[in-house]
Formats: sequence, C-alpha cells, structure tokens
Amino acid sequence: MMQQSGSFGTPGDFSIHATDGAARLGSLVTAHGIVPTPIFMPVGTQASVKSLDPRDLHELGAKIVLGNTYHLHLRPGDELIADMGGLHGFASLDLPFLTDSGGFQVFSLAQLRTVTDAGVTFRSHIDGSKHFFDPEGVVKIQRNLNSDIMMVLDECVAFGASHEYTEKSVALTTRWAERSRQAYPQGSGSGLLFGIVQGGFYPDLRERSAKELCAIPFDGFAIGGLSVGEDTKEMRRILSMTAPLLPPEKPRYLMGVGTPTDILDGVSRGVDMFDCVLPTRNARTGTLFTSQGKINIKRAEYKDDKGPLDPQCTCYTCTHFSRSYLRHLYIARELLAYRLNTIHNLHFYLEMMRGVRQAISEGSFAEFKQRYDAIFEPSEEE
RNA sequence: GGAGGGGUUCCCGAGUGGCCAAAGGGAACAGACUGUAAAUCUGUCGGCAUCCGCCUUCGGAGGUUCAAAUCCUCCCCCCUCCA
Repeated sequence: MMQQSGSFGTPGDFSIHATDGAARLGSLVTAHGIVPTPIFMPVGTQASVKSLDPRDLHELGAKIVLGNTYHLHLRPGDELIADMGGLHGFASLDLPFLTDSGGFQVFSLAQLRTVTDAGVTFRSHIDGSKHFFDPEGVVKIQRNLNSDIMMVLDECVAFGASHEYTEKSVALTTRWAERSRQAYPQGSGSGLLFGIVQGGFYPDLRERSAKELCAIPFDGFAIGGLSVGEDTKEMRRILSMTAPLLPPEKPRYLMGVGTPTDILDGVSRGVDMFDCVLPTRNARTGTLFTSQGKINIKRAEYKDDKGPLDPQCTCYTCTHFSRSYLRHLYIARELLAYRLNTIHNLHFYLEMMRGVRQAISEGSFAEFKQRYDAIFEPSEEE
C-alpha cells in the first residue's frame, strides 16, 4: 500500500487549523497527499479533466480530482484500471482521487435506470447493455480504481420529488450506506469512505438522513441531492439547515456545487469540499469566470479586443493571449480553445479557494465573500 | 457555332401556379450550462408593427392569371459536352 506515514498522518486524519464563523480551515490526509480545505476538486469523470493533462493540473495547483464509478466501470472497466496501476498509474496523475459512486447518474441518467432495494440497473448510455450496481459492488469498483476517497452508492433524487417518494429514498440510501460500510469496514484499507446525506427539499427528511448516516462510522460526510434543478435560494435554504447536522470533526463535502458564490456560501456554512463541472464545462462552452464577472468569449465585442481575458488574472491563458485570439480559437473550434479556457476557469476557482483559506486564517472571510458576491450574485431586485 | 444544364433570401441548397418571407445545412447574433450521455443544447436570423397585419424579395425587363420563385417572351450571366 502507498500509505504515507510519519508526520503526514494516516489517511482519514482531518484537522481544523482555524475557523472564521462557521468557515473552517483544515487539512485532510489521503493516501496520495494532504488536501487543504476548503478545497475545490476539478471533475475528471473519465480519469481525465477534459482538455488538460497532469502537468496542467499540477501547474494550476489542483490538490485532488474526481473520477466516476459508473463511467469508468463501463469504460474502460475498473479491473483493467486496477491492472494498470489504479487511477493514479493509469492516468499518470499522482494526485488524490475522489470517486463518485454513480449515485448522480441515478439522477442524470434517470431514463436509463431502474432502482430497487438491491441496487440500480443501468442501461449503458454507450451501447445499451445492462449493468447492475449495488452498494457492495460500487465499493469494490472504487477499490479497483484505488480511489483515495470513495463515495457510497446513493439515490440522488430530482427536484420536485414528493415527500413520500423522498422518504422511501432516504431509507434506501441509509440501508445502502450501511451495506457500503460493512463491505469496507473502517481501517481496512487506505481509501476513505464518505456517506451521503439525501432528503430532497424536506427539512425533516434531511434531518432524518443526517441522523441515520452520522451514526455510521464514515470518514467524511457529503451533502447530496442539491443542484438538481432547484433555484439558488432553495438550495441554500436546504444547505443552511443540513450542514450543521454533520459532525464537526469530519470533513463535509457539498456534492456538485457550484457557482463561485454557491461555494462561498457553502464555506460560510462550514463545508470543506466542493466539486462542480461548471468551470470545466463552461470553459468548453465559452463562458469564462473573471474578476469582472462572467464573460462569454464568443461575443462579437471581443473580436478585436487586444486585452487579456482578465487583467487581474495570473494564469497562463491571461498572461499570454488576447481576448481577440481566445474568441477566434473558440469560434474556429480549435482544440487549444478548450484547453486555454479550462486552464483559466480552473485557475479562477482554485485561486478563489486559496483566497478562501487565506481569508479564514486571517479572520476576514466575510469581507472576502462579499467581494465575490458583489461580482457574481444576481442583484437583489425581486 | 451546335446540344444540354443552371442563376432562390449573407453562403450552400430545396422548392415548379395559391398551404412561400420561401425546407434543410452553414455562417452570423444572443442565451443556457451546478457529484459531466455535454468541445453540448436552445433561441433569433428580409424590413416595419404591440397583435391582426403591411411592405420588399427568388438574375433583369415585360406579359398571362383572381393569384407567379414557379407559366410565356426577350435580354444578361454561369457550367458541361460536341465542333
């Protein structure tokens, strides 16, 4: 095993170094490195952060990336990856990997799956073949991937689901969580295992889910089932009541969120870990995050703009290329566009998180958050 | 010189009497994107008008008809083959 030892601690160790309100500055030990928190984790579903290579990720200062159980099991197959040295060897990326369980695909591929008490059956989005995922199998897949942080299989419920349905779903997710932990008892390997709180948009069900899950000895706790179609206000309402239900001594992970201000809101609620496809996907669809707000690089107004994308940004893209060139690359569908845009957006997110950590250590998180809110938060005029 | 084919809205390209401001694609312009079925998707795309609608448009000019991008006449231009 590649367990780190000595002064780095053992995988699963989570220490909090400072707090500022509910915001926490901490660090989480994994088998492939220490993750400073609050952290943003770039999404690399298929063992690749789209358009970037490991060198880019290191230069950007990424500390951990995501992979996906469902996608990697279907293609190329987790046993193959195990044979190729796990995710780290296979992808030649020596950063910690957190792997999602496929629970989100229960939501996003709703048309292609059936949920029963036993597990989930997916019809492959690639070739239509049937694949059965149960909690134990999902742990096994993630162990084959040599995941540093494994997520339990959960049912991510869509916005608008009834109380009745969500209640049953919470019970199911709890049972699956128990089975997952049993399949991989605490301390039986260097990989961590996180539970996922569900409960939709019903506070009583969120409470119940949190209570049931927190009784299970997980290495960390995630809040799932948000950013599934609800508006920002609704998401934050649920987050604000759910986050305090999680044990303070364990890392908290808000899954799939979100916009810069969503993340800062999460930090202010005591969340330590975030992931979201927004910076990487938006980069590939032309929307770039800057110190002046969102910019759509496709717009005609940038056609002859000699200036950098973001004058305040120090990333490779902003220090080397004009808006005019970036617009041209995007419109001409040049591959470089995707890479340069992704480098910039991830830099923006990761730099923001460095700022978050700095601000918490200085006790100035509220002011830090305010600066971003002023830029990105839609004006309050309803 | 002879035979044939063709000129359609920014481009390519359907349309051969009314259901045509004219299919489809591209370009252009704008928007969306939150544990990635996404280098994807949506909207607008002749002008004017808030709706009804009105006006201009299918190489040019004229004509037939209640009605023409579509039929007729002449003209201009392009392509292929034969000399």
